Amino acid sequence: MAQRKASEKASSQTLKAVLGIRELVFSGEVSPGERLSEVNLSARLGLSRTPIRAGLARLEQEGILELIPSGGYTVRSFSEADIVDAIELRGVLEGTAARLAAERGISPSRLVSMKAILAEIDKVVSGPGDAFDFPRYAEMNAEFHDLLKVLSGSEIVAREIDRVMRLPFAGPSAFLNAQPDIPAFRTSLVVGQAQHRAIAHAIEMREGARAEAVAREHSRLARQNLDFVMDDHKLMARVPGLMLVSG
Amino acid sequence: MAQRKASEKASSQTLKAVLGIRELVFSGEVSPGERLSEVNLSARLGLSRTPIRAGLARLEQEGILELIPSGGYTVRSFSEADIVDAIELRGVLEGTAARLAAERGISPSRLVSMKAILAEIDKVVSGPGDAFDFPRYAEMNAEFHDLLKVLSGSEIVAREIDRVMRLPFAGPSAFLNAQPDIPAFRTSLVVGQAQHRAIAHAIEMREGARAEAVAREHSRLARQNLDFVMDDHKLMARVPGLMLVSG
DNA sequence: AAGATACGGACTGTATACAATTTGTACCAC
DNA sequence: GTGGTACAAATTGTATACAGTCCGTATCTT
Repeated sequence: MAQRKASEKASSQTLKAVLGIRELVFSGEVSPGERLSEVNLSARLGLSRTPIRAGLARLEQEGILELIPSGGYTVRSFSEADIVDAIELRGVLEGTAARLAAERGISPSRLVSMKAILAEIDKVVSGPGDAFDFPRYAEMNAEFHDLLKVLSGSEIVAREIDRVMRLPFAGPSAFLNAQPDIPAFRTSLVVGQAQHRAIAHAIEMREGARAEAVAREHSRLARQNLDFVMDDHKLMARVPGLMLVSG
Repeated sequence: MAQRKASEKASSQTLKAVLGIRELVFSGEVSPGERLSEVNLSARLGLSRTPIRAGLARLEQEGILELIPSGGYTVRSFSEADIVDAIELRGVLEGTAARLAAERGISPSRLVSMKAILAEIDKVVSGPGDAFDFPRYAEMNAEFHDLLKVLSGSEIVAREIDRVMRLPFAGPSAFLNAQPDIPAFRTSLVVGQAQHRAIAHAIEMREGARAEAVAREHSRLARQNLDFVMDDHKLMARVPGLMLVSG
């Protein structure tokens, strides 16, 4: 997967630090509120303090760490309200991307790309019910949302979308792995794909308001899934980063 | 002015580096596209390389620097389209803040604060025309927008608003110092204040859609001012950070 | 003369040493 | 027993030294 963001440092050690600390945080090996000692991380990740420090500073900017006034960092703890807000924000920003794409128009080749992605998702969604290819769906879904971001035509908007999506529980595919065998969830994928098509059609027809409204509503599927998952602690563990949620 | 953001490092040297480099960039002492050498900055700001490095990394995250694949940073050059998008984005985010405030409700004490600020702005706007207190207007205008951000009730939304506002030309008071003696500009302040009141009223009445729409439209004043200023190079120089605009 | 290659300088990335501040603990006074 | 103070350990902030990489230049070869 072309997961690596362009803004990631190419530098090997610093990159290892960022990835390593992220992993420690999202896997739950370090708890929310816990203080992260540089020497400790240094030992655990096999790096010197310098790249660790760079990584910490960066992850603080990303919003998953909090800096202590007296120095050092702690793991930020997210409330359920924070996740709701992050999803809401993603909806707003993707809505803006869709509206801008519609208002300013997109190139024919990109329209073709978009339709190709939609066709691929259709194949997965309308396939045989018992052999549902979840990874494939997640992949194509991510690609649709990636393309939508690009279609905005705005570097600045795209960058903010990237930022919000870096919070793992805010992404469009955050809850995909949580509930593969629940019928209601399967249905929501069909609804989601219908919304994808509506967004695409609105962009093609230059209907900015519709594109924005549908894209925003589309994000509510994630919130719906969130509500569902939060009722079942066993499901929560399957959503990456959802263990950061506390008070 | 309570300008210092909470997320600013308290550390003295690193803070000096961030502020110093920002100043170099926005004052135009270093040109867009120019490579920033760590040793050079080190000498110019009288700091060692370590805090310089931390500052550079941070300013890259903020979006005013770009990192070179082979290493090092350059000053990012913004197009006029970028500024338009940044203003648009601020409108979208402040619109969201206003809508959330309306939908979720705000405390009576904050409602009082908001009305107090509006009254202060009224005093300035409806004062004697020849002795217009621009700094005071800028101060209270900033306070209104700051409060709006807080009223969203969402840490996550507030943080993103802060981010966008850190681009100096995207802020609500960016163009205030550019054109103090132009009649049309004076008028726009009256219109802006009317929009402030409409936003406040919509929030009080729990009219989310109206609050969002007006707040979004409110940002268009900045775009209007941008168009005006861009026609006059002498005015451009008076807007902080607007010299970063090139291709 | 033109191109390629090797060398040199400059710069960034990383590690480590040092200094200053903070935090935890133990002991003492009341 | 409680509060405070002083000391010690640990941790962060900063500086500097070292290593590796990239870029430009000059020389050599064809």
